[in-house]
Amino acid sequence: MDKHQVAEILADIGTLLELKGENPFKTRAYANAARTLETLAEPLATVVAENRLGEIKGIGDALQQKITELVATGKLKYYDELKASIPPGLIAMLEISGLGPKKIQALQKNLGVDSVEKLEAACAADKVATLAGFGEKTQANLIEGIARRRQYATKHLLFHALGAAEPLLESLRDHPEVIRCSVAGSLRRQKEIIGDIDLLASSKKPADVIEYFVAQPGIEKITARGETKASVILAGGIQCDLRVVSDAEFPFALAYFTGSKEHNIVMRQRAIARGLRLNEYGLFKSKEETRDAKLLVKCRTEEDIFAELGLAFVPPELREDHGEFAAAEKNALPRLVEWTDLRGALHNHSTASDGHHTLAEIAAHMEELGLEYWAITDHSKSSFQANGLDAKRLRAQLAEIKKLNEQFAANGSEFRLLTGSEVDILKDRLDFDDELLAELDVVVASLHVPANNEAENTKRLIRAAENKYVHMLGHLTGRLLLEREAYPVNQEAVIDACAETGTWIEFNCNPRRFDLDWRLWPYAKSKGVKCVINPDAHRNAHAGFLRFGAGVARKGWLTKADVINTLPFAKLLKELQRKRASGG
DNA sequence: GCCGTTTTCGGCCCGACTGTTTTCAGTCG
Repeated sequence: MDKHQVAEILADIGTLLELKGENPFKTRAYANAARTLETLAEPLATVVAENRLGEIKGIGDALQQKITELVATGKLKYYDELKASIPPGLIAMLEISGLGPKKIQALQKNLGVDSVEKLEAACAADKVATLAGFGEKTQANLIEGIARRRQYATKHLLFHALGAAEPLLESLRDHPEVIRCSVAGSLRRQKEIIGDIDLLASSKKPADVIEYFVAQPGIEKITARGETKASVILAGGIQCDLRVVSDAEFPFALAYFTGSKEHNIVMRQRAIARGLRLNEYGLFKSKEETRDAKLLVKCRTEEDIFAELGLAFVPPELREDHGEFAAAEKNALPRLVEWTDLRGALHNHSTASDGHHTLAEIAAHMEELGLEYWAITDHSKSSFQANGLDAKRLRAQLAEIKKLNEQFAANGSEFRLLTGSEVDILKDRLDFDDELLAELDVVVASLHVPANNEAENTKRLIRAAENKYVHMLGHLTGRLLLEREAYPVNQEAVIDACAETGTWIEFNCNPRRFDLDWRLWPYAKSKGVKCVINPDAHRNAHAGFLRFGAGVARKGWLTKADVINTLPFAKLLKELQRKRASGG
């Protein structure tokens, strides 16, 4: 069993214990251990074999035993028994807003409700409202929560959430009583999947701002509304929370609501270690929890707060408790890549395969955006569903690109299209022979028809990396966020092969992909593998994905130097030659 | 279940809001 499978089981145990009403710190211990394993930089089997599990923070005797049992046997008696003791329907009930472990337990014990369906029936029969601790209002909310869970996903893609948040933020900026405002939460941290939108504003008249906010267009329902906080559901089902604080409190609230939860816990602990107290209202010279302004350590910005706690400013994208504290203590945080560092892209499509714009339209648009280069990498012939090109059509495209580039040169423009292919990785070979690949500026190799077998997929990808004409591997796992799971593949092994062969790995920044996952980039980087941030554009508007791509790439600790398409054109051409010249 | 410059036991981040209560438990972030 690998670390991802073990982590999934530990996280599952955490949820099951929560449903049992176990000590919340115990459930958290399991959740933390799961998260720690996910980000382990080496194979779990090695750590277990060398008896080094105990060296990992947050893994004590009990977890060591359980992890060892899982790695060795692929099973865990404790887990099986725990699972058998809890009706599976309870886990789904936890997803209903307003229902937590305590209420679920009460429902099960008193009404025998152990599934969403039974809960719905109990509500319809008016039984829930009669329970102690429940009432008419709770019952109505549960009915609505069940309906909403059915109608809407509770998770949203980054670009959908950002699209919904930006108009609201603009409106808040316009309000005369708003002093500062910002997005916070997972959106500010550029998570690829967003649960809800968190907005924060500072004002001398919070109630006015709340009133203004809940009257904004596009709000379908107000679910909570107080003096300083409101929650609404936006069209499309995204929940959006606004908090309003005083301007003195703003930097503290911004840090607090940006999270992550794990990052915040460490921040508070650092404050406590210094005899201070940190909460969303301030950093206080106090051993006790307080809001006493006389004890406040004044901070104008988040930078000030980090400085007070002995840390360099941690960019929001890194606030996941994935090593940012150790680096910030030593002032060794990397300067992260910015989307304006990107000078072009190396994986894109045209009408020749399944894109929506012609070469001329694409070139004109990308030049207009101020980009320096744009590779056309249409599908190869085996991707017939995407109208993949055969050798003859591809060679005709090369001639057309050459002509367009001559026109740019004649007009004094430095913009260039690059020729290329997103060549299919077939069962036993690539879709084009080396002779044709050698004629292309850029070769992206992608697995579009994976096997249902990890070893087989891993082998195919490694073989593609070993081809000296393949510059990079495209969308490494094939996942579609919220739609389709990754195909089975040993990503670390593929990364190792790319490191050995000098093959780059794409960070596909189509917002449904964000593949290779940001959690794996620090590993790839440690091996010296370079990243290419590619929009995989099928329309000109998809050039905008580069912005999301850089945002999520920052979560992977990537710097400008780690990303190939930050290079100016002349240097890029040199890099494109490097692997071929070295013989692969 | 984990952990230790106050600690091998007793903490573990904590405030806002809702709904049910009539002073607070549960949920959420």
